[in-house]
Amino acid sequence: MAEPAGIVGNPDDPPLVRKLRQFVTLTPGETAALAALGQPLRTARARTTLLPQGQTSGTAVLLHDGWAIRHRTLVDGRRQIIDFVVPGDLCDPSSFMLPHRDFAITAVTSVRFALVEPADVLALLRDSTRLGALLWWLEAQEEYILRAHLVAVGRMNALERIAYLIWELWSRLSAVGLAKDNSFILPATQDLLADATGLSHVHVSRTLGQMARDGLIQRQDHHYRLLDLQRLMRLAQVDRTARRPQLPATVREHLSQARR
Amino acid sequence: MAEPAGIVGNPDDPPLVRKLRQFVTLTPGETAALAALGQPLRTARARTTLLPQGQTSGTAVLLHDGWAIRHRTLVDGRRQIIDFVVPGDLCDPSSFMLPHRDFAITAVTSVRFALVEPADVLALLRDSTRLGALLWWLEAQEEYILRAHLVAVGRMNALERIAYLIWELWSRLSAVGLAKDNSFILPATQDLLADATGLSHVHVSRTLGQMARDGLIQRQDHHYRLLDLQRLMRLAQVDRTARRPQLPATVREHLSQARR
DNA sequence: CGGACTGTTGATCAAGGTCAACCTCTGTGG
DNA sequence: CCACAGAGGTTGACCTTGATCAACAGTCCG
Repeated sequence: MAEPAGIVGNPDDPPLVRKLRQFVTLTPGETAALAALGQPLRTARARTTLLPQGQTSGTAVLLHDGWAIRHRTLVDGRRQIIDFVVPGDLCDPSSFMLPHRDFAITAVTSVRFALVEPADVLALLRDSTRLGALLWWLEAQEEYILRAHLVAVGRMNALERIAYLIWELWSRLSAVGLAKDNSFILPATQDLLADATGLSHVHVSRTLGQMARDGLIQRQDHHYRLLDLQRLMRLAQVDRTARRPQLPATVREHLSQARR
Repeated sequence: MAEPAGIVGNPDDPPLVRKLRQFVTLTPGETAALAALGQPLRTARARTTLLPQGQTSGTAVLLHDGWAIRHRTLVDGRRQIIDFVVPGDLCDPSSFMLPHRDFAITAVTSVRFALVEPADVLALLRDSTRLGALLWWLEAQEEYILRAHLVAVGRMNALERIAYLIWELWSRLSAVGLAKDNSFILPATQDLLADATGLSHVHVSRTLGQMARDGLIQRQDHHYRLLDLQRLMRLAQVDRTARRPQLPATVREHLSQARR
């Protein structure tokens, strides 16, 4: 089967299943349980808020299609984007572990998604420690991205932050087969990039222009192409500690021993 | 028993057990399993690196006593503190879910701690979905703190960031009984506060001075007292979505049904 | 006594924010 | 078919926040 690197399995499977299958063989029961999480499928238009901030309920969102953001808005309107949500992201499995949601989830493009209730995930945990470990692993990846984001926003300048953001998104999309040939579609306004990086939209515009003039990237509309991946990664200080997700051997062993 | 609010149980129990007992009743078996995680107890002097950055192993740290930081250092020496680690923190249970550690753990004071091996935690997960859910909940809290930290660093000014940091630390220490009467000991140099907030140590000094002059806080050496908690929380934009940790009812129910 | 470490304060500087003008593109209603 | 409005983006002018550099003071410790 000729598939994009790392992508295995039936394209009719929901993106979460396809994502996990890259790393582990799922039993039919597990596949069914995961697929059931994604029902019923809902749709929303761009800019719709899927889940508001400050709500007490613990519903999570499983994104099938499109882009969304997790963000927090301060009382005076300043906004920080926590991260971007792309297809296959369960966003976030642990949210119902806390009494209040401290952020909102908003669609960037039109999206297809499912609402996941706490009981569904808790039942999954109770019935399969294997799936529990996998969900935990997804959670660990999310936290990993969050840490890198914090480092970028806290200690990097505008050029480095934007280089990092572009690399991160390219890298995440590559991992699910949504980036071809060093280029990808980033359906976010510069306003959104600003809120993600902690900059102003004006400065994002200037910096992107600079990057294009320097031959780092090329862009038209929302299509970005990475012209010099090495330099981009050096700018973003991406090293061997920041790579495509990978299931550690110890966890792989554990999964093969666990009851299914 | 007259105990500080929220603190229950035998002071001889390891701090992780005491922390969890605030929220759930542990069986003797669970207590023993958790206590076993904390063995053997090691000690390290201030400024010692407990676990370096970039290592491939997945060992985690369970802190019993003292303060530590999780931080990432860039190639040119710029450093971002991810968060502070206080007694009872399992830091972090998910680290062995990723192939490389992207941050270092360094003692701030002299510390007592245990190294936790992946196999130990994975065995815990396999044997008790209850403990698995609790560990996941701790993880969710960690991520919650991380998100708030990102918002502060990305979208708040120096005064607000430092107000937030002080509130966060006070609030976490209160939750484990280490802050009495609106005051606490913060054994961090201003250099560390700078690396946590993404500021320079000079500006941290100025801002802390300002806060003291404004009657927000009082400090001598590393002893901080919050003089106007309301104003501090307003500055830090701490609202009902940012409160003392709490186990949601759905999770509590789940735990009571799960096999022990 | 001298040096290292921490914190404070002043002087100067620069990265990036703010404000504003303007341009293009797209959709809309007369 | 055109006028207009609104969103997104770019660029210039100016300003503010906080960084940098430097001097100095207090404390601890060999």
